Amino acid sequence: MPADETLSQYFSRNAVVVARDLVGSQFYVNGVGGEIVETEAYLPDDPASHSFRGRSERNASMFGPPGHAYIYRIYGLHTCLNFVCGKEGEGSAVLIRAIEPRHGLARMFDRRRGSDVRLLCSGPGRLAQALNIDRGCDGKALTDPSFRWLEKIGDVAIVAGRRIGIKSGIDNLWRFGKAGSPFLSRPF
DNA sequence: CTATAGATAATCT
DNA sequence: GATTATCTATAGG
Repeated sequence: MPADETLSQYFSRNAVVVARDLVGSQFYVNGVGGEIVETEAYLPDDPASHSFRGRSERNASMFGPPGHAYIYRIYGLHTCLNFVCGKEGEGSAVLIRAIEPRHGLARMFDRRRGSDVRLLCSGPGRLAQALNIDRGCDGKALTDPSFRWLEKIGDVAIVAGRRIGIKSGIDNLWRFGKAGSPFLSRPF
């Protein structure tokens, strides 16, 4: 089976399942990145999801094929990275909230100006800045040459909790993290 | 620890 | 036209 088909199948599962599974996998943009340690799932029937009110210009790629990036600007100044999940047209995605830096540390420090290592990728906006992700990457497939995504190898202890920064759907424990990681955006 | 400024696009009234 | 939004940095207690 071709590699990109495996990837497509991986992401076509339910977003909550994928979000949990993504913790421990690795993601790089032009060689810069590391291990994903924190994610959140967003579903179409979830009032906190951008897709809840249907398709729009902004969230169009969230309704695109799974295994693609959905990138948007929030609060006017921060960029967030999501991976589209579920079936094409459904409107599910996983927000990548934190990465443990592994490669390209020098470039991350450059882009983020003298931060602590722990603060390089500990938060959706920080991670996007450190990996140099912008709206130009919106809708790109994860098989794009500029990206590299490596499935988790072995087992990782996962913790779950409430998602951050939302006002509805707060009873769903759809935030997932690597247990004990010092690179989480916030403790669970 | 809490409070709040910061800049912009989508959504609401 | 006003408000909100999957947030971060920084100032103050």
